[in-house]
Amino acid sequence: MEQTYTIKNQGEFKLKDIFECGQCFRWNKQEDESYIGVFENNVVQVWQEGKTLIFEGECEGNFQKQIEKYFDLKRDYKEIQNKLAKIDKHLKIGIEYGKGIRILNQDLWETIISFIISANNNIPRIKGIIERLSLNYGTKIIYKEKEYYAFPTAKQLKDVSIEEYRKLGLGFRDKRLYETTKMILNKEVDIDKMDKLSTEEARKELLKLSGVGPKVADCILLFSTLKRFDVFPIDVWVRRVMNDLYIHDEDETKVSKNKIENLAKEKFGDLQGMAQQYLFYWRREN
DNA sequence: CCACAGGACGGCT
DNA sequence: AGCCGTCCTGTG
Repeated sequence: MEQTYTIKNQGEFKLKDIFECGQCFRWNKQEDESYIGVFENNVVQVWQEGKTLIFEGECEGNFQKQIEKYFDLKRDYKEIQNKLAKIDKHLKIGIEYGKGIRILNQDLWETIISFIISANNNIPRIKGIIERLSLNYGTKIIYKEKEYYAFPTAKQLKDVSIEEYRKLGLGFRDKRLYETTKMILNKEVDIDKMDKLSTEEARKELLKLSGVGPKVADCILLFSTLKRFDVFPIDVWVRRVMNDLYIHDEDETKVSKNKIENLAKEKFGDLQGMAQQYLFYWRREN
């Protein structure tokens, strides 16, 4: 069912910041500057006209509720930004640059698989792989006469072989995807109960999955519906920006993960995940 | 053709 | 515990 939802006076919301800060892989910019993406079983097109935000999409159920949840609209980002901006000038600059960011509430299963694919990989290729996985195994959705595909469920991937993944361009991640799907289906790791766990416990569970290391686990905790801000995913860009701003080692690759983790915890506390996003996004784009 | 970019993992100290 | 080679593909 095609539905629309409009929000007026959303001055801080910026589509580019949301969709291009590295948290999601299924949103594509259109020629008219709108973005079209797929989440859950919805296809959504979103654009801005001044301070008005317009969401339009193919959606079963309550469209407004789903948009509010996915785009994290109920959270007071201004308050978070004010707290972080007080910490130092670097954060202040990062926040000024990426003030339109919202951290999406993405489906946990989809986030797990997406970030396993992200390992040792770049964004265009990750997007291509996820697109092909959805096209081959996901459920078709029609929006404005065009075909889109939902991210495949664990059940839909149940009988897919390692060889088939390899053909879709997964590379050495083929086996990891195969094994993790099995572990989730047989509840060796129960992702339905994960939101009840503490951040440390949930992280420990995620690390049991094949292809999930510390960085991928933290991305899942931050970018999925688990929505934990007390994590600090460290990739090469975060290492770079933390060294440039705070550590000043001549060789950033030699700075230990532990040192960065401790520094993040000490400086940013329970909001370290948000701080990571602003610093990461600012450093990547500048 | 080669160099490089991007995390997990397993084998080695 | 930390270090390092390997895994695969796209880009310059």
